[in-house]
Amino acid sequence: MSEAIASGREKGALEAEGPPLGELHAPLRDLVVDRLRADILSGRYKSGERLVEDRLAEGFKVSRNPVREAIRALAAEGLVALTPRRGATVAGFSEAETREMIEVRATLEAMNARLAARRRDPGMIATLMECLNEGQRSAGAGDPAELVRLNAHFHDLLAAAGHNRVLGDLMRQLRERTNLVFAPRSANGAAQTWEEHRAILEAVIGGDEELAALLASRHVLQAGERHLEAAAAGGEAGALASAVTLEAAKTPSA
Amino acid sequence: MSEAIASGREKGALEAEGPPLGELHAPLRDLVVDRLRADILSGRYKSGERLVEDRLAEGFKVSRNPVREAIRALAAEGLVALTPRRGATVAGFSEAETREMIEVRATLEAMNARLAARRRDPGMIATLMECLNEGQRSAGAGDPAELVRLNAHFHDLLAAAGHNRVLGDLMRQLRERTNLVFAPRSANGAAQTWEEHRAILEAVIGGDEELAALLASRHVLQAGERHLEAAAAGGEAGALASAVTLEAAKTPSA
DNA sequence: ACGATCTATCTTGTATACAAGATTGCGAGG
DNA sequence: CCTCGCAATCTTGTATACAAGATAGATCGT
Repeated sequence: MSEAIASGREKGALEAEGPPLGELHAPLRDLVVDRLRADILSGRYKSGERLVEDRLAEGFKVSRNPVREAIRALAAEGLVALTPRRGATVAGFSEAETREMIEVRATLEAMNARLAARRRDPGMIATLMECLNEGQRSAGAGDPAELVRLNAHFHDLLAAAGHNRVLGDLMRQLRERTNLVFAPRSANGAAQTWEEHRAILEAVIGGDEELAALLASRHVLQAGERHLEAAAAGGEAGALASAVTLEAAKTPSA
Repeated sequence: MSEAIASGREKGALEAEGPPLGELHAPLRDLVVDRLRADILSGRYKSGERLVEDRLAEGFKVSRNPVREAIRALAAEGLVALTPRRGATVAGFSEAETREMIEVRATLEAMNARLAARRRDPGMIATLMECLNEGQRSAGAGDPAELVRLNAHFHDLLAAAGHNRVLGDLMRQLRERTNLVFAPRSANGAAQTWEEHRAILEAVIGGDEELAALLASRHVLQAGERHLEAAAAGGEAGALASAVTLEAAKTPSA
């Protein structure tokens, strides 16, 4: 994905660092995607609410085309549901679907924690420590939005520490979807959440793959339980089926 | 997602079965998506080849718009790579990325096999047996395309047996991406592949979650090894890092 | 002959237009 | 009073148009 730079020249000192410059000049569609996603995740649009292309286009002062493409992109991420000739709505998930997402997420987070523990990238770990401290500080008396942001950041960093982009992308998608479901009561048990983050990070630092995987998996499953119980206030909140994923085959990494 | 039907009426016998009828009348975009995906997966377009909207539109005898949206959809699936103002190309993956995909896929297939073994859905198992027999028959002397189709079918059925849609979707995506990478030598070791399928299915039927997960994981990793070795003919094909995922925490299912 | 610049062409990104499908509300008939 | 049918309106799906960015080739200078 990045061989274009090393083409004909032999100088080398001319190469610009940083990301491919062209990607900074974002198309309208991408701006719309970001705004829409933020609006959806922040709860500005409720689950099930219709997303009419014309209205949004007018709101953003662009034509329908970028909006249309943005909606399709968000549908691919799972945040928007499309119905053939009926248009788009903000995605809503049944309790069963939510459980499915959480189970998969738990498995993937476990795998990632295992990889992170295996690599023990020092730089990443340092950054993670910073994030952890900030998070635990905010856990006591922070505003919900900031907590959500820090939580996302921690998980993104942990994903980076796992050094598997494919895995990281999948985890982010699933995290956003579950966050969408749990948005209403998002500040649920922040203190415990960050205590679990700390434990996971310690296991990663210690290189204990098994423990890191176990803790990461539990972290997701327990948070899911908390939210599902809160959601179905008087209802039945059965245990999540854990198809998780400990005591790995110890095939060594590259 | 389906409460519109149970609205005012009390009859009940009027309800039509089967999928929402409207979904059968597919928009042009979806037709284009299917054709394009098939063309890409069949190797008709090679990795890295440019996908110019105008040409495709002319080829399909539609306007650029449906084509454009189809390309974006396939990009979301990971089969097409987009570069901001440069257009779309058929996705190509580095060896590292390929390994990442395979590792994740192995983990997910293991999880799914575990779930399938836990449920032991009799209907699904019957259908899987049929597919297995057909596959083993074709393994000896079938054409490559048919083998690919049967392989996809088996994995789809196994996914259905796991009863986790989210998981199934992710697995299908990853399978298609890896198939894209391995398309050139797709008929690699068909006999062994179907032998492994048989073993997995037996473990599922026996309700042996651990074994099913182990076999499914190995199935993916070994197939990956075979293909990677074949690809880097004289090169270094290191072992895939298995972040997999056996000996699960036995949290019971719903 | 080599290299740089400029131009012609190709492609994407965005906007606008139009047709067909879906929704809603109203009015006629029972 | 309720139901059915029709029509007006709203939305999506598709096509076309145009502007700006990217690419490649030709021209000119040395």
